[in-house]
Amino acid sequence: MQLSDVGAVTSCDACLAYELNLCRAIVQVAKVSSAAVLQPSERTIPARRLICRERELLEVVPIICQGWAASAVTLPDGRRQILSFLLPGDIVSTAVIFDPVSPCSVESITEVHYRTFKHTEVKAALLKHPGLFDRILKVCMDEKARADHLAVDLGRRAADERISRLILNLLERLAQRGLARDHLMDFPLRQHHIADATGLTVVHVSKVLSEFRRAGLIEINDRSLTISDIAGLRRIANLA
Amino acid sequence: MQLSDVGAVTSCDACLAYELNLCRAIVQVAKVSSAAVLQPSERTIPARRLICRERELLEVVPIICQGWAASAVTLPDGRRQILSFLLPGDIVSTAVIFDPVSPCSVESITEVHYRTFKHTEVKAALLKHPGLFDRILKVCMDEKARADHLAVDLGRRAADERISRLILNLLERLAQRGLARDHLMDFPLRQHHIADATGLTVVHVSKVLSEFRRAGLIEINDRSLTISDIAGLRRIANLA
DNA sequence: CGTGAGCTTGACTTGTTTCAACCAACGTGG
DNA sequence: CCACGTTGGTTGAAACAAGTCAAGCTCACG
Repeated sequence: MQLSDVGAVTSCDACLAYELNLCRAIVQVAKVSSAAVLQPSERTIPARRLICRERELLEVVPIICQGWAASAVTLPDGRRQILSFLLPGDIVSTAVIFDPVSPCSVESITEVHYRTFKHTEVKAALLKHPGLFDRILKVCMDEKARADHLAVDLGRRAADERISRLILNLLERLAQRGLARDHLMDFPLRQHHIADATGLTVVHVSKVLSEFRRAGLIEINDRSLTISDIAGLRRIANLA
Repeated sequence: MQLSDVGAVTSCDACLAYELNLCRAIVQVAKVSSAAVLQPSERTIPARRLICRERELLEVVPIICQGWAASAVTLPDGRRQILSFLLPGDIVSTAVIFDPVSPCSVESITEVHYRTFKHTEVKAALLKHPGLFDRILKVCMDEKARADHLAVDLGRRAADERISRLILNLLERLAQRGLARDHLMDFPLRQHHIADATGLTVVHVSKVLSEFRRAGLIEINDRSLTISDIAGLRRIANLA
């Protein structure tokens, strides 16, 4: 195997930076496999485009390398629920590796740079390296735990609690990837994203955010967000 | 391996009846392993008792054989969200196999008969029979899909929609296990269970259920529920 | 320069919660 | 056997959080 092949795969810096992620595991497979087994293809997509549609048949597993995306479910009458924001290093859904029909749509928020791996190839590679099953299971269970937390938030928390938790959660995930420092982070979300993620309306999100700003908790300028009073925000979020 | 060992494991009829379930997979392991590898222990617990506490360290994986249970998260101020109702054949959470700290509490609703498998033993058995990894992954991804649906329901659906979907969902799961016929099912849930599962208050649940009854959609007597107008209920549920 | 996407704000409506009272069924102990 | 507390369910009135509707603003973009 040539070094260039490893290079092609590992150039995904943000992916690699996030240790826990499956991406790293797949990169490892690529290292030990023959290059022919796992050929990622790279793609770039502008903001506000569909990466995949609900119920679409994917013969490919997408992994985000740069930019933000959202996975969401849309009901027939137009109501939408965002299930997760995908940050660099995130696999769109581990489920896609084993079931080619996508359970939800995925949409870019910023310009997104992502790679796709044919899932037949990923599966084959995993069979050759069964130690990776553990890792996928771990990622899958993390996804489950996150989904459960979302359910608790949506079922039992008030609007200000939900929004503050979303912000703090994003900060934490970005920090894990080395993409946020102190209390400053990129924040490309439109208010309608926040609304769809928290089960609220855009209007109400606007009101709550204004309230936060007025209370000196956060500042939002130019698509980035600063938390000015993290203790206050955590208090509102009821964080353990 | 003696037949009696198989007998001991497979006596869990309800488990076995539910094909998709991990329980069956584990039973298969038990069949091919030496009996010493996988010794289930059986327990019975009365209604309204804790099977396990949140954050508790479990050295054991519980699987429901008879009766209903609920897994839930409780916030410090007392708010509760039920994440799933556990029916016969359900494993409490696949996550417990790999991470001994329970992510949520589990509480019996009726009297519950369950088995516990030491998770070190389950893990060892799985390593011997790697074909089962696929199965666990499948169960784990099912759990994820169910959690996502819950999030959509809680985030974007109104009270009557949530409650009707819960009822129809339970009917379907019971039917898969051969525990419901026509539109009649056991229904041991108290209204506070429904409230905690749908993110509503007990009072509101009572009002919605009364409305359903008045509209001739359902009847509840003596801890069992009949759906009198399934088309009407599905219409309210906005089922695809 | 017009158009559309995104945000803000205010007035009003609605779904759900809160509070409270009350009833029925049930088990328990005197 | 009755008195009693507990658990579960119902109903109505009032309060409140969030939704809806609508107008107006900024800004980026073709």
